Amino acid sequence: MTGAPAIREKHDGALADRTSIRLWLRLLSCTTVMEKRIRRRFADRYDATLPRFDVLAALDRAPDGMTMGALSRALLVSSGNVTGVVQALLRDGYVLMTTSPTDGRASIVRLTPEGQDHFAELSEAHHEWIDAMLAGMSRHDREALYELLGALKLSLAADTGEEKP
Amino acid sequence: MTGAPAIREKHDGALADRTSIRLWLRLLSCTTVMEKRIRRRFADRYDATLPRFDVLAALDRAPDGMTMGALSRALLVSSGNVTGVVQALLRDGYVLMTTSPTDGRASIVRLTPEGQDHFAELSEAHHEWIDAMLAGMSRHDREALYELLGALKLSLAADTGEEKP
DNA sequence: GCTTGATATTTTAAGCTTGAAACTTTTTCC
DNA sequence: GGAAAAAGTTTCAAGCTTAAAATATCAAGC
Repeated sequence: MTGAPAIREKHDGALADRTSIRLWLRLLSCTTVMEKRIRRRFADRYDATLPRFDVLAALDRAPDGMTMGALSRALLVSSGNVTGVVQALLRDGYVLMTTSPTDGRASIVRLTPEGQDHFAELSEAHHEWIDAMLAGMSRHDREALYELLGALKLSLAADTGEEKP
Repeated sequence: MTGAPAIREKHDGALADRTSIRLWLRLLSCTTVMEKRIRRRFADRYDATLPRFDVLAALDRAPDGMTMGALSRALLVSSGNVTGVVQALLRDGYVLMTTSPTDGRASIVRLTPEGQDHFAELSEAHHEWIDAMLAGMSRHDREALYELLGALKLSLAADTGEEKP
């Protein structure tokens, strides 16, 4: 599979162009700006954090609750991490935690009604912020960007990090 | 400037489409995957971290050194944060810190020769990793993605976070 | 039934990140 | 020259993140 082989210099293995690095830096910059902005607004206006929002969002999609392990896999974070975030949500009364009736090792986490309300509020604000941040792009450009990010996703999936054979 | 005004529902101000949210989630996903991969490889193969690499990169561009404040502004992180990262680099012998001769409040941080060598090694690996991760995209697509991210950058700059007037 | 290994979770140590408070030095303004 | 304000930096508390070690439970095989 050789869609577009990287063009290399004759010397020392450095790529001839800086396209990739510039692209990565711009991608990182855009994401960082958006993420910091969302984080800041959550903190300032709702006394909330992005990781807690992520957990609430995952639980909102699972009315019957999720195990800690399922949460960890869904959010792509370590299980130890989930433990801390869920404990904070427990203190705030936004989630309930029960031991699974079928597996004594597993805990099942569930939104409380307060958690549902809280998430609904956060979610609406979050949606509006994203819309506003992207409002300066035409729908055509947004869709084109979405598609190209799909191509990037594929490229990332193809890169295994192995040394060249 | 009205490239393509957002299409809104008649009711409750919610946008009619989910283009923006889907785009944001995909953007975040791609960046997170790349960032975690780089972070992991730095840790596994070089006993380094991404924040330290960022500081080294900024200092590498400033042969005469930078103040802590300049570093903080260049990297878009808090000054307290820079303090911690620079202290770690000091312990490793990669940077030197001196009080500014013209301003007793300011510290000037500079790479040591070891720091320069270390950064050169990290930088080359970093470059190769990025190239490999993006190698699955055609040059045309990479450039198109770069341009669209430029449009996103502009859109972000236009969003002030103010309430609608 | 009991041992062995696998699985689910928590704990711990180390590091990054921020915002606010504290400290030092410089600048400004009488 | 001296007081007050401003600026550069560090310290501190709180929270997120990970990997690795420790706990507890389940499952398989004998």
